[in-house]
Amino acid sequence: MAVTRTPRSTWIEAGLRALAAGGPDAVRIEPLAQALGVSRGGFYWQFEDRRALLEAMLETWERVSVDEVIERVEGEGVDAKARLRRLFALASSGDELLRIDLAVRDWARREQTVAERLRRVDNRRMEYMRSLFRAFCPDEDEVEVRCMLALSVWIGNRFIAADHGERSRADVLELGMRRLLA
Amino acid sequence: MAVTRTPRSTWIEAGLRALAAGGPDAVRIEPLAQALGVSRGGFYWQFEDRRALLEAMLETWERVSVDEVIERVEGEGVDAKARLRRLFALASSGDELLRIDLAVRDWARREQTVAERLRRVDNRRMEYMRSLFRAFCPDEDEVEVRCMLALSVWIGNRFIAADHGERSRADVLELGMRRLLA
DNA sequence: CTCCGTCCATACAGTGCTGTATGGATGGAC
DNA sequence: GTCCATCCATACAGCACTGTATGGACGGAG
Repeated sequence: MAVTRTPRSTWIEAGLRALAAGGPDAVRIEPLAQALGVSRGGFYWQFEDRRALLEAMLETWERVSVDEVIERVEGEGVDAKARLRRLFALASSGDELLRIDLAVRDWARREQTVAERLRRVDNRRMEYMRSLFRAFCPDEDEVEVRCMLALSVWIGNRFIAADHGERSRADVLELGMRRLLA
Repeated sequence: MAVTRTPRSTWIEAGLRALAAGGPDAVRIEPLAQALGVSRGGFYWQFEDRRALLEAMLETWERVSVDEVIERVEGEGVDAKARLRRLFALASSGDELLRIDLAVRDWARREQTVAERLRRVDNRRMEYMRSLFRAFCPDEDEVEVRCMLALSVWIGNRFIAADHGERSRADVLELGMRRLLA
């Protein structure tokens, strides 16, 4: 057995970086290989074709994008509101993960298989948020609306380019969060 | 003067359709020409190159995406809340415009010039919404938060793939709207 | 040391697009 | 009818990438 200098994981990570930077169309084997300092010869040994890499990227994203976040949030404190604050803070901090997330969302608009995977991810996130909101929010309609608003603002924060006058974006988000946790 | 069989506007419209369907990378002259039943010869007469088309597309989008919507909303009723309802309804109905909007937002994440144009558009929309919310919402912080929430939900509605149990997405949006108009 | 499976480099044909160059068709001005 | 600007078709070279084929390098098994 020879040494694997460029295993699957390396290609997947490079692919996710390219996805975050330029969308699925920017995930091209030749530039990836050049960025990794190798040729495409090794790639086609590990992957069937370009589609296989995209599939593996989504697989990896689904795994780390939900489970690891929930694990980190569950570790902190016990109060539901504290966990929600921690969740929002974590969501705002992880820049690379968020950029991948946005790219996948846009991707899902034109690829059925991607849309189905995104649905699974969003449903798991929503279910977790519901469990947190239910701790202090008795009305189930209120829970659902707050979850939807929270997820929308998380996404909208990066997709919206508007200014807010004297206020900063962080100020507005803080006001919104207090409103959601009231 | 010969007759212009395929004027700039035709190329721009076809380009916007391609943008809505597959993002900026999907806006390619050769397929556009094929879809229009002509060759690329006429295109390079009317446009300098591919960049010029993309620029013209953004120009058109900016013009029709704000002014025409505001005009249509201003035509209906006089009450601020009624106008907001009309605005939300209009935003949910126009499918093609929304798809272009989402594509532009994703595009803006990786192109500086697109980001600046999007900022102008979002600021004009926000300013209009502020004027409507101020009519029944005295606190300026509340106005700002509601504007941000409204815009976020408008975008999130299409980017979020989650289900809502027994409720439909429309139910949740209705609940959210009532919350914003309270 | 030898052999062999693993991993990668190189070369190749094929594809789909870009932008340019050139010629032809069309219809109004005169 | 003639001329000419406008608009489009065709042909061309060039580029970047894909997927495959082939050979070589490397390291563990025997």
